[in-house]
Amino acid sequence: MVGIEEVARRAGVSPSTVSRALRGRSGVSERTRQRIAELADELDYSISRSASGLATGRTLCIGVVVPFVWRWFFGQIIGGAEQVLRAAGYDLMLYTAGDVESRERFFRELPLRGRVDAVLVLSMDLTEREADRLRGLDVPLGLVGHEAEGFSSVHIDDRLGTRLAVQHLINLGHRDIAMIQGLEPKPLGAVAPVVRREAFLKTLHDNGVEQRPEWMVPGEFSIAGGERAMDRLLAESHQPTAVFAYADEIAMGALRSLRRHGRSTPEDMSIVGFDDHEMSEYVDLTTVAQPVRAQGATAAQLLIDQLNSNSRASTVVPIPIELVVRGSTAPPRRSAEL
Amino acid sequence: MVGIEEVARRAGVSPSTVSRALRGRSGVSERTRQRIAELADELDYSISRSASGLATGRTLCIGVVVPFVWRWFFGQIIGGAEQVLRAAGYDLMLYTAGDVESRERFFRELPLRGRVDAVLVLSMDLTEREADRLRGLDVPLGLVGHEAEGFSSVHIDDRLGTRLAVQHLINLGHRDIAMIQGLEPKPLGAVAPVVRREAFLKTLHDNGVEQRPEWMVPGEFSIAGGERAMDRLLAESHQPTAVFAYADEIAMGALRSLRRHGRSTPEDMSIVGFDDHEMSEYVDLTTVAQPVRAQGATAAQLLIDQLNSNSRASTVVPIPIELVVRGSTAPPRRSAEL
DNA sequence: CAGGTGAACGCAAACGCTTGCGCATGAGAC
DNA sequence: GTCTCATGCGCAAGCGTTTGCGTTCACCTG
Repeated sequence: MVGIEEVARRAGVSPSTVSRALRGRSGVSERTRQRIAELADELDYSISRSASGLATGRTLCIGVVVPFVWRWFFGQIIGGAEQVLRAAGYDLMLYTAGDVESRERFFRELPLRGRVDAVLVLSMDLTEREADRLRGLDVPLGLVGHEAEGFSSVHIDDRLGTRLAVQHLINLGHRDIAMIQGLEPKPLGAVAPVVRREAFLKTLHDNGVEQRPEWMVPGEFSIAGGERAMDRLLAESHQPTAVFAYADEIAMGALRSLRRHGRSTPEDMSIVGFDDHEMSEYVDLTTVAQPVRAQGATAAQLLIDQLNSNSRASTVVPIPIELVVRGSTAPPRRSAEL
Repeated sequence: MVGIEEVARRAGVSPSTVSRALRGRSGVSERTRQRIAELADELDYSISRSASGLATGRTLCIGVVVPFVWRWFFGQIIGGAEQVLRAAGYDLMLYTAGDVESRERFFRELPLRGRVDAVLVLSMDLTEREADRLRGLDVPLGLVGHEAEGFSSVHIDDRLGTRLAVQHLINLGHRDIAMIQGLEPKPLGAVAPVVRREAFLKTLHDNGVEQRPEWMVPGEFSIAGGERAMDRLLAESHQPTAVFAYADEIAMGALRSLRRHGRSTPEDMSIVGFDDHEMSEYVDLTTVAQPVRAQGATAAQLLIDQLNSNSRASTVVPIPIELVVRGSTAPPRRSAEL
């Protein structure tokens, strides 16, 4: 493993000069810089990040914290962030804190302390204590999904998205509308579930549509969860004509339950999802589309900007969303019968 | 940011002792070790990874290289690896090298050089040059998907999996069988596509089933790719009664194309996929199931073992797979007519 | 009680890079 | 020809840990 000293010796200069040359600092003639660059390349020299990090106090590494890697949503968002970070010369350190235990451990031990120049938190609802732990790291912080003091944040307008979806159903003539929420598992709950729930109820209310408590089913964040939730709805004596699902994956589970029960979509029941999952077009699901990759990329960019400008300022960027109408929604049968 | 020196001063000992105490080395009395541990905790001390890394030559960090983060398959496999690595005290540095350019750059610059204690490559077919670059890092190497000299590897028997799928179709009575391959995009191609292709042809041959070149359609690795591929098949004058798709995502695209063309599955055409994607049960797809998360976890474990035992030995673990028969396959209509 | 032994700890030299400061050297100003 | 000044570079002091080796001291053995 060739070090900076070796390069310096071969180039007939001091290590200082090699360092300056390679980092593009001033104080080196263009000629020697060239020579050193070529030599370094030839010797396959690569700087020791540990040593450099120790000397400069910067690791060129950014910590990304996600609840799961294996959900479509997070894969997308990590992908978006990765691309931007890499382009800016940063490496990406991945931390998952999905279940209660790992999450607690993460915030207790903060394994990224002293390892990263900034932290990007993806779609996790941070408790005040958790946010504080991160602020204590004294590095730029980014957040996707909602806002928090001291974090550069990127998020969509969940209220608006929900309104778009529900209003769409109401406009189609639906009056009996249920919602499958995405509240569980509990302690990982993001803010969005609450916001969407409230926006759902408010939209119904604003339109003078009656709401029934038994039509607000919990539902975990998964296909299976959506399926179970719809099962429960179908077990009710009085059933809705439309369902707003917290997320596309939940909606797909619901669709599946419907099919299993011999109900057809959208004739027997309309379904709207949220996210515009890769598969949603495939299953012909009406949904609220949000640019997931772009959010990861934007959040990463905000962090990079913060690192470059050394600004502490925390910015918020609103992200555009839109309703994508597909085949899973239609007027309720009754209205056709009128 | 409190350093080791501060802790030492407060504890009334030397930095050496603090270091030894915290790393669990011998030569410290249990009493002082306790005291130091408590003090460190109290002061919220956390070791500088850069400094420690510089002094020990170990980073406690493992590089994970994937072509994409946003594919279900890779999310799963990363998740599996992450859990094991974290448990062993390692952090995970994520590198994506999906397109030609980023891949080339990755292997040229090797940004992980000197940053990681080991490298785990997930489902990428490495060229000999690329494998050599990695070997040059002189750290334990792991590989998921196939085998390579110098790598601890974990993979399924692609030949067997393919045979299971195709034999299933043949047993059902199919004689006109097409394959949608997963060959593109080209330069990222894993070995698996080639192996499965060959196994497909061999199984047909072994069963005395005729193969038609026009029924070997390329198909990129995506839903859209599968859809286009099936479109192409349906444009043929003579059409197959069954299709083996390289992956479930491709199969789903195919299913979609069929539906769009008004063909029903499995009556008009049987489909078998590969992977057992999260959604496959939902779309009722017959497929070859492989334990994806487990492969990531196992590969990670192999690396950890290698790091701990300092053994250079490279191990191979065969992973169990099985055919999961669902509703997308049935005897061909003709055989019902006989 | 001398000598030996081992446990517990401190000293100081790495680890490989960065950077403030100082020293030449040559160009230009007067 | 002296003085000034910018340019290009080397010196050496860090950065925060780790660890081999040496020291101290209490305790045990004969």
